[in-house]
Amino acid sequence: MTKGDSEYVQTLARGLSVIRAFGPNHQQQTLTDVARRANLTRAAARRFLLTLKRLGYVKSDDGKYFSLQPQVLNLGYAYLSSIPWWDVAQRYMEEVSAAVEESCSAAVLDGTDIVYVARVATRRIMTMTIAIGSHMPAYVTSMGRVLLAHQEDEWLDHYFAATTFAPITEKTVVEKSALRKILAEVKHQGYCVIDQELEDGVRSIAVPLFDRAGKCQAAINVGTHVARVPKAKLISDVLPVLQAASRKITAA
Amino acid sequence: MTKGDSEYVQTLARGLSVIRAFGPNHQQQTLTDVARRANLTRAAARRFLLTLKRLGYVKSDDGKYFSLQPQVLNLGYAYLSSIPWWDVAQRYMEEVSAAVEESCSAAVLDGTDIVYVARVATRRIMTMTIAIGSHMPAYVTSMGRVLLAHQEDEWLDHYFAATTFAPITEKTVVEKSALRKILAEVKHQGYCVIDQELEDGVRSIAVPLFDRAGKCQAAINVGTHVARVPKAKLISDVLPVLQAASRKITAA
DNA sequence: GGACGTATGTTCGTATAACGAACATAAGTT
DNA sequence: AACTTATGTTCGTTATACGAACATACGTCC
Repeated sequence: MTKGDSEYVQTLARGLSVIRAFGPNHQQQTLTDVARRANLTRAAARRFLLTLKRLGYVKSDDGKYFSLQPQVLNLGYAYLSSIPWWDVAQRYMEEVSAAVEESCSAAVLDGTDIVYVARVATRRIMTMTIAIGSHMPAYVTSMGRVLLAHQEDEWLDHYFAATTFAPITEKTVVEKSALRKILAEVKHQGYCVIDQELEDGVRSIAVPLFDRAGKCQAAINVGTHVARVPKAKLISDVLPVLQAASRKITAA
Repeated sequence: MTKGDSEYVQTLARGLSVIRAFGPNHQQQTLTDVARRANLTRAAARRFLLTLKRLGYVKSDDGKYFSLQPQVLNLGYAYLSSIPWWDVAQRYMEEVSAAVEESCSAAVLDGTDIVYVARVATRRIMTMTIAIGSHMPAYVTSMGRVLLAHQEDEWLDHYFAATTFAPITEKTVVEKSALRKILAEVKHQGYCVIDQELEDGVRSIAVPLFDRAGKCQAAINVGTHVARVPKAKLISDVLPVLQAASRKITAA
């Protein structure tokens, strides 16, 4: 066993793949389903499922179908509660939301996606349901573009080399050089407005959330519908509120 | 090795305890911290941390401090996205929130606690930050009491035998027979109003969310401040909206 | 600079934990 | 009844994971 491998516990990795085998179209599954999706033998999948059941992460009423239990949320919550700025960000985001009467969210990068880590929702803007834990591609969201804009050049080169940019609406910018130009602008102006590139009718503005060392650790945004708030008003009225909130969160 | 033990993968259990070792006061920890909190040897903790790092769940910039990564949220999100009624509940809860102009949440039982699985927050009511994944003791929340009220008698006997009911505010009901009486009333009337038992000034009303088989699978609530909504108005104006939403979610 | 305390990194012999093939059984469908 | 698809169980095997012990690093204190 090589040095690299002796530091890797494949039983843990396999066990976690069992949790990941569940999802929207796989709410409850048979043992054989899980084994297939997690690429395990049936016997191994069975042992993992029974272990997770003993630990309270999985249940099986009839012995045939398995489903995840709410205790799995505690694993994710361990991450949320370990974000140092999470509680204070929530408070200032509530102020933002109240001031501008729109939804306010915070997200961090997770690979090539953003993942929502905080949210104050006034009303639904998008058709998809957004909650803490939801993922969206970074290149097509205002928070994602802010986060991308503040990545190291080397990381960005790798990102652009490895990512396929598919159009989602008629307005989605997918050309790499155009995207790079946008990111440079975002970096320079300190905010990003995105207009109906992820979904028709949806417009949002985001700013970076820096830590005390000046590193961009998250982004916060306000999302609205194009019928409600013109782009110019987003910049003139919403941006100052968002920037003020970001500074307060950093300072807290 | 006995039969029971051969179905239990202790390496997975131990690996998960590493994730659980992180939290609000343990945002970043040394290897030795994690080993201590997870009750592992340093060598084992190190292998698990390096494995979780390889999988993207943990990071360590300086090789000394470890912290959780947003990818951990995906584990919790696997549970949320596997709740069959989650998306449709979110939509109707948004309607409730818009109609009554207060926050609306959904929760399920997780041991003796409730855990929030959906939330539409209009404004802050409580001092503590509530998000998906947040826990609260069931006995002292409206949703918790609804969920307790619909548990099997045997389970309830066990619950009352095993739980200590500490007062949190001056109004917290902690006497077991009084609590049992309240639960019986909640079951009978089909809703629960709770008044400042978890926190001064906080009042909420909750109803059960049944599945199609008539089993109580969650509870939804509206929370408000005592200064804003009298109890009688909660019952006369908010309850019908909440009950209608619950029926629609069940029927969807 | 040395002593001390607290941390991480590494090795490797060991044991047992986990493995999976193979078989038995169960349930549903045709 | 035959077939398909599923779970339950066993147990010989092995390689995975273990942890004690040692080396090294870093920070603090004197």
